[in-house]
Amino acid sequence: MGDRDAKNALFDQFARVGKALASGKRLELLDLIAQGERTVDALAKSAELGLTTASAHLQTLKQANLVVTRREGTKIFYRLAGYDVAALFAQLRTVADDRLPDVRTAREAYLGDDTEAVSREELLDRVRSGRATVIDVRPAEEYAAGHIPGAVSVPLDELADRLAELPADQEVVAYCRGAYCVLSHEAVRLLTAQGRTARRLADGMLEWRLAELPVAV
Amino acid sequence: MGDRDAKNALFDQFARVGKALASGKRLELLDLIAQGERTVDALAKSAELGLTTASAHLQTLKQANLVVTRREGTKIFYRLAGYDVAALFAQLRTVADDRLPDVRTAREAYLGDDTEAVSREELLDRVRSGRATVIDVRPAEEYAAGHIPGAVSVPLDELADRLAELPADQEVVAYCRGAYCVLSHEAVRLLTAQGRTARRLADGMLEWRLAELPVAV
DNA sequence: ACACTATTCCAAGGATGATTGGAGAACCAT
DNA sequence: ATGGTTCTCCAATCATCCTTGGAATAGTGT
Repeated sequence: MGDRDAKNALFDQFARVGKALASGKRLELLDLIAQGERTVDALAKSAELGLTTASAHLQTLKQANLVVTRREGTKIFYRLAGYDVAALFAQLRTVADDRLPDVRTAREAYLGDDTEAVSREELLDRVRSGRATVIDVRPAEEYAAGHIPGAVSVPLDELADRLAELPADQEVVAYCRGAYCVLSHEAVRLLTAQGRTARRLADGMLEWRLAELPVAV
Repeated sequence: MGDRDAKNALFDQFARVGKALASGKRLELLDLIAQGERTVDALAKSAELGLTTASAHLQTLKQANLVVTRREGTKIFYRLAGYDVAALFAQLRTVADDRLPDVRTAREAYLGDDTEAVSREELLDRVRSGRATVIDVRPAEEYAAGHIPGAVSVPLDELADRLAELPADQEVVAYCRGAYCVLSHEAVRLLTAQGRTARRLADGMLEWRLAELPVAV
């Protein structure tokens, strides 16, 4: 007890979680899984990975007990093991963003910096007073797995065709997965190009849940 | 913008932080660095690593901007880049402990489970009412870098020789680096073997700082 | 300038991880 | 049972990481 081998063993155990978080592909899978449970096939397609590659990464996450699986017929659904995992993931991204200048560069290259953001408080205030329409631009199944109360599902794919559903005289607030999800940025670009007043929630569903705000299903 | 390469680049940037946390040795170094700045040589000795190995791991942490360096003569001191890093580190350990049964096993093998813990609140209560003597059993330089107000420095090495300094009729509360530091456990064992009433703080200085409790220097 | 200390850089070995295709396992439908 | 679907396991290749000794660098003291 108290010896070097035991100490190494303990820290190597901690490192299992670190190793699980040590690949961009796995972090992307985790980001998707945090939105609700998904099958291997769906995850592989969303992350643009080969099926076996995705499966291998998911096994790594599973062996670190960051995700759990559920079988339904031939399909296997992966979901987060708990919200502590989402919190850890969010904190990792925050630390990376605060500490690594390259993250900011990569973020702006991916998301752009041409869209205006609103805070969670502003969104709540606007939706309460009926001054804004809140749209959830994630795929429909992610909306179904939980969304901001009062938000209407308009997946980004369908947004151009469904403009008529949105009141033209009201501001639109779009949101998606989280602070690093591109969907809300593209939605705002599309809407403003159509002459609408549109902004995006600064973060997204991940941070909403972590803030323990109400979630509708 | 919004394309696959940019997305991969962004998540690979996040993964840089994950990679830095993907080695037990590096986590042990981080644990030491979180106690206050240390030289490469001191860190290598504490973690029982070769000098070049320790230097290489420290470079990895530095390139992830989790630690920063300061030169003083020929010596180079490493310290945490910020408390967000300590928070991330603590959360990683918490998730590992909550999710991985092997962590609990490894923890008990390393620390034992034969010593009684007190919470931070109990410690504060006891030290305020003068019902307990609080001792910091970390090495003297870590005490010097910041400690719990009212605690007296009694490094574990010196504890056996300095028993006389501790009032025999009062409970002793020992603390050290954090929830996974063995020093306070060994201190409590030594004290109880000498017939003293001794307990340990459930976690340690790392969590104390994260809770933003007052720190004396 | 020279010796000395503390640390990093470099190169090379072995170990571990990522990716892929193909085989195998679990389950469903007929 | 048979065939179809979904996913995991296995094996092989390639890339990356860990570790170590020896050389190089930066600074100090004489």
